[in-house]
Amino acid sequence: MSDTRNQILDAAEQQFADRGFYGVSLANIAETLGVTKQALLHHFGTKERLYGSVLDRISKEFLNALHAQHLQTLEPEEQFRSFLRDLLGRSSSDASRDRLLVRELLDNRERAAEADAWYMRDFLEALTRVLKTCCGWQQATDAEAFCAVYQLVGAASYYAISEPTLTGLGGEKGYRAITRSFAPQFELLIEAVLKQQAP
Amino acid sequence: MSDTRNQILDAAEQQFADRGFYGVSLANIAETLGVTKQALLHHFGTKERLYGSVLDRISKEFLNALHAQHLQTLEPEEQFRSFLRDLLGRSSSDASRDRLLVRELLDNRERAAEADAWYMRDFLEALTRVLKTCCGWQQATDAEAFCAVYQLVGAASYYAISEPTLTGLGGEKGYRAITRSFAPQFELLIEAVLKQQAP
DNA sequence: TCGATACCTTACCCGTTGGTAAGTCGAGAT
DNA sequence: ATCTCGACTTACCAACGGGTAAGGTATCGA
Repeated sequence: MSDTRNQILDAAEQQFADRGFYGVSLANIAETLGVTKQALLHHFGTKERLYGSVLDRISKEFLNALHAQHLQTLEPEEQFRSFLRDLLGRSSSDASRDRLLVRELLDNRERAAEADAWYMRDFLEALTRVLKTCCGWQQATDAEAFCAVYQLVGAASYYAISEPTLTGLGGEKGYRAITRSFAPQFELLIEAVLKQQAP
Repeated sequence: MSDTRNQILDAAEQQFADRGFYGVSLANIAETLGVTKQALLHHFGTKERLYGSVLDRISKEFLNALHAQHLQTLEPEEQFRSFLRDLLGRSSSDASRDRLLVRELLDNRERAAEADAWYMRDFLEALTRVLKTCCGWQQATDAEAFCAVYQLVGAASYYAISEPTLTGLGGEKGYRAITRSFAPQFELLIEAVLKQQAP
């Protein structure tokens, strides 16, 4: 992987997360990198493909995180727990990825015709497979397990993208209050799913 | 309220929900109405103000729904329950409002500097006040109650905007599976909040 | 040394963008 | 009958959008 290529993806990811696909121009991204927009077009061909590459990279990073060495040695339950804990941690410290993810969720229904499949599919299905090897979930249908996974990942994302609004509405004090209450609540949600109480 | 004015707001709301602020052009909205874009500019001055007017109208509709006659006669607990149930019902049947709401949540951090306050503030605070009159919540801080309200409303929104993706990923069967499981789960969430188990 | 290839630039194109200026047109009031 | 005002329209604009064409330059294998 080229160095500039990754730098372009970094800048693009940040800006797409902040302003959405239509809110960002190629010239805008290029400017922050000190290159011309044709450098981007050289690497990615079109704006759509650049956007797709950003999503691809994120998808792969999610999959890599799930297949990370330190998780593979664990029991499925603990693997599931540990991964989602990490996920929430990453979302809290840097919400830009979640903003992009949710934007894509919104835009997907327009772009769905063009794209063959949703870019998060592989990751979500992999996590679903982990859940289905957990005790108490072997009998569940794929759809049930998928729903549970989707809702957990969604809860973390929604929490992450709410930070600026909650800070703006409740002040820092209000935001800290929700932060304190959300992490343990998320743990409860995970446990509820693992104990098959939720679906 | 003029008739065309409301028609413009209708079309704008739909399109902003579908493609976001930057994804929609004034000419685009005008075309669907069979007028020129200058008609929109005549009524609203700028694109930003048109967008703001759309949000204002939604905010007022939320407040009206909360202050509806049939809710006022109920006990606070049942009022809270009943309103959120209705909210989920409206979100399920027409998700466009929720898409706009979530988009605004994402864009808000950029627009926050310009807008004096978030457009959903009044509504969320009104609902928070209802919760605070419920048994078991009188002692809670404003922030705690607000967080609980925010998470409930957020859960309904996130569910609503997920429909196309879930249908795309799991097929109609998968989507129906989550639909069946979500409504009762949402009820449990409401009850958990009312019983002060959650925060 | 030569050619090819990857990487990037300058120059240019044209449709679209939000917005302005200046009218048109009909209804109501005086 | 005229004046006014709100609700539009046509005509226009400068800036910006993504994208193309063509050229320069460094690297590298033959």
